[in-house]
Amino acid sequence: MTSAAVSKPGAKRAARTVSLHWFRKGLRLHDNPALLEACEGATHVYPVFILDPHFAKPDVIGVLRYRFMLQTIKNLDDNLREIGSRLFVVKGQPAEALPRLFREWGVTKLTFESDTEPYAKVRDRHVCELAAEHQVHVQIFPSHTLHDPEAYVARLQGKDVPTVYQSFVKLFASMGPVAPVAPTVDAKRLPSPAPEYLSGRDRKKADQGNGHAGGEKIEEDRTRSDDFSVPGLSGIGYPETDAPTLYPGGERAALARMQEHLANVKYIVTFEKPKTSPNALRPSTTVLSPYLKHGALSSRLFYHSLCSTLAQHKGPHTQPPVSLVGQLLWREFFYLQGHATPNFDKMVGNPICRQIPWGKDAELLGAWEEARTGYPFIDACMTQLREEGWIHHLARHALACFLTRGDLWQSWEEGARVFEKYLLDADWSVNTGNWLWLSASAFFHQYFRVYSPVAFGAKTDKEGEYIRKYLPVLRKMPSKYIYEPWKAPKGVQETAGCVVGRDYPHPVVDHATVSKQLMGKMKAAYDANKEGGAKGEEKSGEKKRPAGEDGKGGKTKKRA
DNA sequence: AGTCAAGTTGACAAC
DNA sequence: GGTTGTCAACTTGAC
Repeated sequence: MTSAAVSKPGAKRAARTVSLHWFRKGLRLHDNPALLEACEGATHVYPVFILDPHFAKPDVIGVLRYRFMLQTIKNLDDNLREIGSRLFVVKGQPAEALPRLFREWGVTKLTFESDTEPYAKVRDRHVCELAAEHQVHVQIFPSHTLHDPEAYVARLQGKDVPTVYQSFVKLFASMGPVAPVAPTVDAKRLPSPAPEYLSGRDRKKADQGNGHAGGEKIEEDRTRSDDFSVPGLSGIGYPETDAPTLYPGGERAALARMQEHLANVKYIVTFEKPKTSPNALRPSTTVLSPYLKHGALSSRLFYHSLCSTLAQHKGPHTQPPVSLVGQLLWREFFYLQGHATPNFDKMVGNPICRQIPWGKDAELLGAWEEARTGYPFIDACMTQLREEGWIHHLARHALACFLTRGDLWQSWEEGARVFEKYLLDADWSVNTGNWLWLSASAFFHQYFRVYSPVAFGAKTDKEGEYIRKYLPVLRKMPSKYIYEPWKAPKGVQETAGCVVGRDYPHPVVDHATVSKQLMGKMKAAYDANKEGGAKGEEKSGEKKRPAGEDGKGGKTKKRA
């Protein structure tokens, strides 16, 4: 690998391997089998991240979420530079950017981690075709989940993908051991890119790290290290923000956060999700989800680490679904569903989703999204979500139930879109699955169990400290009225400096009244779905299950 | 086929 | 304060 060879791409292609590793999720150096494969026998490896304009839209992906992602790839770049390489950040459509890079670098091998989301499936299929046209060999590894979703499907041998968690746990147990954690990519393993892409400092590291790119003399003026740098928010059309970074993005922060929790053995062995608090002032759960979503933390590393902590502990420990391993299995469960279910993120055409005639009221939806429903607990949860990018799982439950079947009768698709925008951990499969769940559209059916926007939060925060923190206007409201300020006598409201209707909204709906009404609507919708499901053909003799019995692109699927 | 227990985490009243 | 049963009401999976 001389610089001459680099300047004449393809000249001796057969004799050498130039790898392009495409980072999307899997933003890490540990447990990254696709990146290891890129290293295998390569003269150069080009680590690439593509900023796809499909995602870079502030009204689709909020600024905090995008900032977290940029921090994550910045840390990835830092970590790569530590070992004599770097990240190449490219703006554009992958289908345009990649062929250009193939030609420019004489790429012979493309590696990446498989992705089960719909947009990614289409994108990757197209990229594979383009790679073939460029004689680029493609290698894809499933390392985002504990097992490859396809492996579960194969294991099921045509049976439906389980829609019940406990059934999934059995399937998981039948899969055999989770693959071990792959060795972390280091300077010895990772061939550097062509030296002209490294700054003098990084080039020196590359020379020390391995022999692949060493010994070359490149003049400073040919250094191109600024061409592919990690941009700031403004560099991709986002506004800057001065919101504090509560959860810094990146593999380094991910591993530190995991280790911090693992060190607390008591916390690990006694963890019970339902007993954690949605309105604690400090998160009562691990907040590893943003890191797992981007793959800055490997789910397999977390899983194996948990298992070894539990094994070393001689006493009893909690179990799925409530334990920490149980949380990873929920993720796994929804990833499988998202992979196997057509139109998973839609009601229409989704075979596991009950068809429910949700209303369409921009006023109500806006009140919910903008934290002005008049229910302090709901508005506080939404405010924390918007300001910090993370809220507790049960806070998500309360918000989701309120928007859909509990109070506002708005579509879960709208709610899912809002969560996708604000959550640092916005994870398409998991988020969609939870909205299906909470709206009693799939997985969960006891629609008469409704979260009270007043009582639920009060169970774990009698004084309403959480509300006072996120809704300062209610800071001086007596605890007796903090969850229901409209019930406070006028004089109390005046004294507290928060007059309902002036300083804080009236409730948009009356929960007691409306939740009862909506239960009736849910019952009617359920009955209508039982009627034979597909509108039009009503063969009363056929299955009693609603439109489309299974979530798999299986055999006897009722069209969607 | 029919029955029954279970289902990640509801609210509320009664004890 | 913790547990239990009730509330109109659900579906799934196992047997």
